[in-house]
Amino acid sequence: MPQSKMTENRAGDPVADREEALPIGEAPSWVAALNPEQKKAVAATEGPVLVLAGAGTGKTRVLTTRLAYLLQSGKAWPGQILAVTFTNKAAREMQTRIGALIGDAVEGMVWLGTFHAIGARILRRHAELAGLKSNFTIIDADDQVRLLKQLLEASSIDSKRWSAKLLAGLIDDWKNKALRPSQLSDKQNYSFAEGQGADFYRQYQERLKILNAADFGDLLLECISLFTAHPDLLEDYQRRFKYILVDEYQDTNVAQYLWLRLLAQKNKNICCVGDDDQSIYGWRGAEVENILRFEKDFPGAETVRLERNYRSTEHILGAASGLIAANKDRLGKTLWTERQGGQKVTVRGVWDNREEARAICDDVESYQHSKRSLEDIAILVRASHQMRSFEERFIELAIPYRVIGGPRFFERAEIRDAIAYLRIIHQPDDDLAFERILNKPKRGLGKAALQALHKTARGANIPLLRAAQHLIETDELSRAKKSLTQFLMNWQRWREQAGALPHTELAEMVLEESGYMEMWQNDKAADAPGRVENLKELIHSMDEFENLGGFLEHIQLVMESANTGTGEKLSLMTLHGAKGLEFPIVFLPGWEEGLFPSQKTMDESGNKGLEEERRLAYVGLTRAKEEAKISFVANRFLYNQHTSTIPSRFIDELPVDHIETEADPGLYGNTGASAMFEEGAGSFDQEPSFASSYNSPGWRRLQQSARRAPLLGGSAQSSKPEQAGGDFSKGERIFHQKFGYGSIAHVDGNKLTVVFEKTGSKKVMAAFVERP
DNA sequence: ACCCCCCGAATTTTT
DNA sequence: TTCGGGGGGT
Repeated sequence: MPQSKMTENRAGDPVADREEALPIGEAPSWVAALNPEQKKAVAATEGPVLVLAGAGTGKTRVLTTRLAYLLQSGKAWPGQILAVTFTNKAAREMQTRIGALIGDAVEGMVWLGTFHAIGARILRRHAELAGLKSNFTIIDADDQVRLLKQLLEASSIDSKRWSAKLLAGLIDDWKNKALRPSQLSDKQNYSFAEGQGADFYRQYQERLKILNAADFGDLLLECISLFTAHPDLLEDYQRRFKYILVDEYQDTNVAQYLWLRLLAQKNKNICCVGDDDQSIYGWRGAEVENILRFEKDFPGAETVRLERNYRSTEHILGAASGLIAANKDRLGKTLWTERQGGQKVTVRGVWDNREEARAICDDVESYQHSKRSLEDIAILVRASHQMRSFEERFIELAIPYRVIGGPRFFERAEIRDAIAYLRIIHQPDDDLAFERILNKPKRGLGKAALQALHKTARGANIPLLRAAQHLIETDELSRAKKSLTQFLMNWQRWREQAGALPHTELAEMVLEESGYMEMWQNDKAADAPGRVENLKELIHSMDEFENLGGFLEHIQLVMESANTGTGEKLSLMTLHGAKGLEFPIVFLPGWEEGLFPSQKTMDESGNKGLEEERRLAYVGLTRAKEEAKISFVANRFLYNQHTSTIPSRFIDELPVDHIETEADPGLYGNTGASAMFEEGAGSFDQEPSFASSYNSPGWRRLQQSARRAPLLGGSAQSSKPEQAGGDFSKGERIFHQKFGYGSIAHVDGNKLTVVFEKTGSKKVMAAFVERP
């Protein structure tokens, strides 16, 4: 953090103010309150603008102010602004905050929403041009996989080798890249079942049309097709959207990029806000390149950098900036803050994950004693399995906590079933919904009946429900006939009532009359009462919507969990889940090679993956306002397996000046720690040059703290790593706390390959073995 | 139609 | 270890 820059900026404020004066006569106070760069981002309304908004630089504020300014200055009507976000949460927040600035006029901002919500809206308006009806169903990943499974079953594909899930992932990828079946490369086509990728993709799309359904990718892709096939229609939207605003631009995928580019082509008033350093969704199709390329894509674009951070202390920012500097592919920003001093970022090594949870909870308790609210504290993990040891400890100590981003309400089986009932009423072609509930509760309509239905449906090329109507006229079904007739009569009645009855009452009626509610009420399983509650909650939640269609659109697009209860709680979540949030105190456990950065990511995406992991670390650190506490363990128990680990290379990348460790800071050096697992022979053979890593500062810290751990927590973990490494030789007999006696087969720096007497060959750190 | 056993996998997640 | 899916048996 260059000091000079801070002083310069502070001293320069008045000047900057004059220079950046808005071309508005009577700038409202909410514009005047912005800093110079923020003002620039608000005032540059014409032409393409890229706002590079670092973490904690007041991004949302700029976004909302810009929108309010466009409206307030009369440059656009609410209906002429397209404002897209990624999440519903972000859309909602923007809506509220603009409302606070401009009042009721925000109601007219009908084009504020997620990419998918807006895409769906456009697509419904012109559904027939895309071969759909306007009440088409939006299917989620679960339905998608079920549909693909059917397609695969109908073919002679080895479903073990080529799973529906795999195919669903590929199709998603392709759609994210805006590729149609005919546009797949050979390689892509061959990535599924020896060249049948495109074929299944095509079949899948055909099925969707028959089901009158679209998946999430289609919401954008079909729009793009629509726009390209009907230039008049595109022009209509281009004219309508005088100004376009995009949040989290670093998260856009190719399809979203193309969609935006089409819409922005005419007026070119597109403002994208984002931070390349916070791009953490590459694995689901986001292309950082979109933001890196902005100035090329939109010639004459103006770039505004927001670099003044209002969130974190100097040390937190310094640590984060130092870390992210190791990335090559970035536009580059230098965050600065006036908040000097504060605590350094701490780095702590402990023996294992239980010890880690214990140590962090000890800290949490002392914060509690010093009257800190639990609301101020968050623990951010890389992978959700890390949460377990924390939860166990929270429960032990009765620390109230909430898990953010846990299992979601609308993904529970009973909720999905209930929704399937409503879907089939709303949209009778929805075979997926029909199949889902046909035999729930059990009505003797099992495999055989379904097979007959499928046969008829396929023969006549009609949806299952219509097939059922035909089938009950014939004698093809024996036992099932009565039951199916009954079901269809119910359905008929519900459908008639759908027009007459309020949708909440309809839902209640359907769940009662179908016997679905009863099924759970009679269920003896421990979780059955909870499910009944959930169903009631579902009906209750429908109240907010105008009609069934509105409700279904909401739940299909806004799958979100009811937020958890009241009272002060500590937050536990993944790093991904923490994006956009901030907390005074942030714990960052699990900074170990293999876990963070994740081995899997690095294997799959190489250096690109590593950079994304590093950005994730950056996101984690920059969530903290006052204190950030990193930790790592020497032994992680996962899947009931013991794994020796070494500290994350990210720890070595933190600038010494901003961190505090148990080790002598003078030991700080150069080494990159590398992945090190004791299982299987594979892992290090592929990784050369380990020899230096036992000199790694992180490693020395680890040794120190591992030795100290029993003193700290009082949990004598019965281990005393003694040797620093290096001095073992091949053939020597050694003892390891966990694995017992063995002989050394290979020495690689401080890593030993040991053939244990009981467990066979493993790789272990030299520090954890002793001479007997 | 249901149940049980075996096998394999096991990040991140929005819409 | 725990979960889920698939296959096979009753």
